[in-house]
Amino acid sequence: MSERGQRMQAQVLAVLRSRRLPMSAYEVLRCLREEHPRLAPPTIYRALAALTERGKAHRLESLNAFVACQRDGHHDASILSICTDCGAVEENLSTDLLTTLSGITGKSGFAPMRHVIEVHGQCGTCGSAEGRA
Amino acid sequence: MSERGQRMQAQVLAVLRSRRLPMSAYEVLRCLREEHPRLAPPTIYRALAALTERGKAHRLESLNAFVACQRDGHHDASILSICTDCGAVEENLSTDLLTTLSGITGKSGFAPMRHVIEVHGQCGTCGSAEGRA
DNA sequence: ACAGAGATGTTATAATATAACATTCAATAT
DNA sequence: ATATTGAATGTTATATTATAACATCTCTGT
Repeated sequence: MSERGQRMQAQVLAVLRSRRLPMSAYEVLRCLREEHPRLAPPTIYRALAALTERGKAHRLESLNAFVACQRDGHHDASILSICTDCGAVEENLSTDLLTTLSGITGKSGFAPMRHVIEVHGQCGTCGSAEGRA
Repeated sequence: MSERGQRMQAQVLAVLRSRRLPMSAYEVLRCLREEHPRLAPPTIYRALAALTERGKAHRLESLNAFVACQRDGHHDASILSICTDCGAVEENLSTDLLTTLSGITGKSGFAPMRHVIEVHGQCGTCGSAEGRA
């Protein structure tokens, strides 16, 4: 992996971290085009793939979007809670849940390799705000 | 909901059931175009949305594809196991897992409304086949 | 310096999804 | 009967997401 590629990944990650909300690949692209006017989608998708692979960012499959990892260093699957009101994403980890899930899917001999766990709902902040309204 | 719309949904569901594998909206569209040459994407997407809403089909968020429901009548979230070798999807239900998941995400006051649980791996059949190879 | 391998840039296009508006249909009030 | 109206559907066009294919660059070892 060359210096330039790492720089691209770092820049994409910086953009993701600068926002609390999930961003589509094209939103990241629009941000970085201010600095690199000729940037093209494959560059962004490659950086995002590398970051996702390294656990520095996560892909939200149900939104076709990406967020920076909030629990740097873990290598398990995350549980991603997505607020349908404000869009904020919270990340949780649970080895127990993954074990339970593997037990359920494994009954038929299925061997899990990758878990996608996303929960849509209302975050605590939006819930409280609504309660007061 | 008019008669014609129900007929469209029934035809889409029949196509999904006629295959054991997930299909993209456009694959469904290609199948139905043999019979309805002027069929357009919004019609398919609307039928798929209605079927998904009614629990007759499920959307695989991590594949942008759809399958017919294998456990007709349930209203809980499904656990969908997707074989990375043969593409087959297995559907499991677990109220316990959903309760655990709600407990984890709810610690911060998050109120879950919709769960997306998809597991990629190797199904029992493909695992056995590989073992014999 | 040069060759080879792998990463990156670039062009083009494929695949997925929906906005916006026109049309049809069925129910019902007159 | 027929005009009205509201919802579902059909239709056109386009937006959004993603990747194939190939050119170029950069690093490494000799």
